[in-house]
Amino acid sequence: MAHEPLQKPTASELEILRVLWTRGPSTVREVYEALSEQKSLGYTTVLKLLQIMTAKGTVRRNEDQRAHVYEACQPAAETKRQLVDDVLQRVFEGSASELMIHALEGRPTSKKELEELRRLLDEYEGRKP
Amino acid sequence: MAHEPLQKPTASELEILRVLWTRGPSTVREVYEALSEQKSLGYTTVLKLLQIMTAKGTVRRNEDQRAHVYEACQPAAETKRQLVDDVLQRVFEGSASELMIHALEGRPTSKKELEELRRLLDEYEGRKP
DNA sequence: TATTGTCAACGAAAATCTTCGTACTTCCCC
DNA sequence: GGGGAAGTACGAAGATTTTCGTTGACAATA
Repeated sequence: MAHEPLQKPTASELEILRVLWTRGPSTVREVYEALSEQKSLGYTTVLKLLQIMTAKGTVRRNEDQRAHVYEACQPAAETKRQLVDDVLQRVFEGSASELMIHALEGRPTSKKELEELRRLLDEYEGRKP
Repeated sequence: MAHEPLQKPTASELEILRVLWTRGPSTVREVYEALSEQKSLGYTTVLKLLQIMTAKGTVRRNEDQRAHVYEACQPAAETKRQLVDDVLQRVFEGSASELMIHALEGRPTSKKELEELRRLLDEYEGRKP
């Protein structure tokens, strides 16, 4: 019943994952309240989503308490990597620089951000010479 | 009836757009044959998709010939920018370097690719000092 | 112990996306 | 001018995703 080849989270699932990533293990109500600040949606909607995600193996839950506590199965970085890889393949044929071009064009990038990007390249290049 | 705030193309729509981007204006059959090389699907499936995309304003068609000729309304770069911006916001809270980190981690990046990335940064920085 | 509030489970409606069968039209050529 | 090949239009089935309403369990408390 375990799912090794995890599938890409849907848009709604991602919203929930982001809450779990920032809050850490959370109850339905906690996730619900975090999401409520951004958009209007029902409590049972969040509950159902978390139940579905549990079935898919995206999250796991601790049922010790009456209010179950959910947490992501994969570390955030892993899921993010998976998501970016998906667009990389589907939109840019695997070319990181193509992706980069369009990411930078998208909206004004601060000098600080550019420096950070440069630092990243240095770091990455240093790691795999 | 015109749609200014164009919506994000779906997965299937993107596959079709990619064919139109590389081939230029094409008939249903041409798109169908290009896609057939990657996956199995029916001719009318492609036709229907293109009809839907026409209704959405994603593509336009020339009906002069019996076999209508379709082409993307937006330039490829614009749609790509839109797609990458979408993940940038939904996954990385707008941080280009966060996106970059995970793009590089995804799969081995060649030295050539890294150089290209660095060149991009130089170019971009030079353009907006 | 009756009342009120919180919770999980379930099912199902609604919306969206994907896929194709069927029907009708047009064109070609034998 | 009849038959087949190639086209579009239409509708609809299936799959997936999103959203809740309702129900019944449990718990705190008045």
